[in-house]
Amino acid sequence: MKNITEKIRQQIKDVVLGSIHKSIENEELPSLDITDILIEIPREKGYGDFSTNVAMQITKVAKKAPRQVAEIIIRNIDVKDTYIKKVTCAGPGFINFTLDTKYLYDAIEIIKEEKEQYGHINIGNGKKVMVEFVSANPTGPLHMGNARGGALGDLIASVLDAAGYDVTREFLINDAGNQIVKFGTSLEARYIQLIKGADAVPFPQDGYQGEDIAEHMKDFIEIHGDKYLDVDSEERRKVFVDFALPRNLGKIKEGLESYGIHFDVWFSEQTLHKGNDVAETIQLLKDNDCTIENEGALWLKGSVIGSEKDEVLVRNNGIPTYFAADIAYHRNKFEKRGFEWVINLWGADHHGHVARMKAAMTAIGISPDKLDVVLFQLVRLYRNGEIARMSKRTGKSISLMDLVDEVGKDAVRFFFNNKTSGSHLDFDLDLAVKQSNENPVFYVQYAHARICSMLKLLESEGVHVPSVKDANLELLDKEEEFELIKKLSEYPDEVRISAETLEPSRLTRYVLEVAAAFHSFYNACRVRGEEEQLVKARLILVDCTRIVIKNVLDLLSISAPDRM
RNA sequence: GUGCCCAUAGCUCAGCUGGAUAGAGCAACGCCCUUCUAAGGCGUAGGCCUUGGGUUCGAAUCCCCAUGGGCACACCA
Repeated sequence: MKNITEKIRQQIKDVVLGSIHKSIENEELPSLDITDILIEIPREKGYGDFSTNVAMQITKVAKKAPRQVAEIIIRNIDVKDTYIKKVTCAGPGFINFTLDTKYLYDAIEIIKEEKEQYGHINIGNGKKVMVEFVSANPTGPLHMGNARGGALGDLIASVLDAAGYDVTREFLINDAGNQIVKFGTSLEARYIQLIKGADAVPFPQDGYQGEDIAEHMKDFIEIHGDKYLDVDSEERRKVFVDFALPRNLGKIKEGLESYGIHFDVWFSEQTLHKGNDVAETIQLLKDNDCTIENEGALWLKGSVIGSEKDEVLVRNNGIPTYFAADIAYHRNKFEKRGFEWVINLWGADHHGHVARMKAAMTAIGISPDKLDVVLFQLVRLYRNGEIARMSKRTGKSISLMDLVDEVGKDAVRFFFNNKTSGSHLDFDLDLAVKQSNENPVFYVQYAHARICSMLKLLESEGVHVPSVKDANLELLDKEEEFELIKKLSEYPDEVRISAETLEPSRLTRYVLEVAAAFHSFYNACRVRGEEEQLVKARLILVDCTRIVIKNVLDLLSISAPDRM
């Protein structure tokens, strides 16, 4: 649970704040109030290892030019007992810090010590958080939206877990409401058509056209025959749904498992209706004077949700809307199950629902700050430079399973997490299957395989990765070695930022950088055949690289092959 | 019509709560395998950060306007 970058940041903060206070005492700076400062890693190596812009930020209250402020801070700074070796003033007033390379050797020790735990931090303090994602419509197969939401949601959950939260992954089964009714009428129509011919009954206009509907009924007929032809419509639709829905769910579960996603909870929407959740929530809204009756329906007042329009909660046929159920669902998450933080992943087409949902939460007395909705843009697939809609294999619209079959789980998970959730994602099917340097997944996996085969070869010659205390890490002093260690040392910080921003796509980019730093190192520095002490030190570095790449890929649920 | 998101190299994208000369990868071009995996490395070239205003010591980043894309506005979920 050690984070060297965090430690250094703290050191810099302490010495800078100390210096500012001292400068105030000296009356070199006027009295001013400052508690936190920004520490960043400069892009340019020439600017040192870390830098702060604090001098420019307090320039106004200090009533001095930024460079002048910076010089005062530097003059009064005390870097005793820190990693800081050199402090300089540069540019418009940046204060740059150059560190003793000892911090890099300490970083290596931490990696070797924590191994597969390296990168786990504790900013969550065991806080109970639910990540609800995919929650696909169970009336059909998983589509591209589910695929992206799945990859993203699972990674967010993994990151939060690594950041010290108590994470629950949840899938909401939408097994209530209109889409189930439509599912039933669609199944019913196909059932009759299959037995009595395509013209026997018209297919419902808004029904599900997919062939899977007919396939369910073909299988059903094989087992039960035509005995449901004479059964009451409502009753047999229920039978059909009860037959087909579990089959779909089974396929969804299977598909998600092969995609590397495992849910802790499969939550049935029906239980909200069957239990008291929906009724209680509606009553609560009524009690809070948030509702109004009109045209035989019950509405949530627009004023409550900051809208000009009221929203229907209970239809004039007495059936609650999805919105009502969703409010109840969120009340259930927080109040009945005690989650302190909930993250929902929704396709961008649901963005209009976010403000409504948060406002509704306020209306039932739950702070909307406890809910985060991560919206992700939808996906377009490309093949041969054109938008691809159909699966090569099945000829039907491309499902998650088709995608995984065509390009493999690793590529899919990598590609979907390589871009920020807010950006539209064009998925290049040709690129994803290419086993070449054009394909970033293979670049990373290759680095890992290269390391493993290297370690294996040396091992076969009796050279093993030593423990840190048996090696002299200070022999690692080449530029490429420093760059690699620096990259490795940043990993806990990457996890922290990913967790704080709920934007973990930076991790795929990070692991690419690690791989690149390793490949550079590999070309510049040999291990095998070097002098014994140097071999030891470099072996440790190589092993640390292996650990970090493996840890990131594990988080991403992408395999880290030993050889390729 | 109202609202939300997006616009950065030829292509796909980064750019953290405003900061130093705007960064990667791919594609292009030129080098590097008698030595641990060349699925690799090193280098070159490539930019009016969509237009126009504003705030600031300082803007790709914040605000407004325009343009061009995507999406949402149901007694659907």
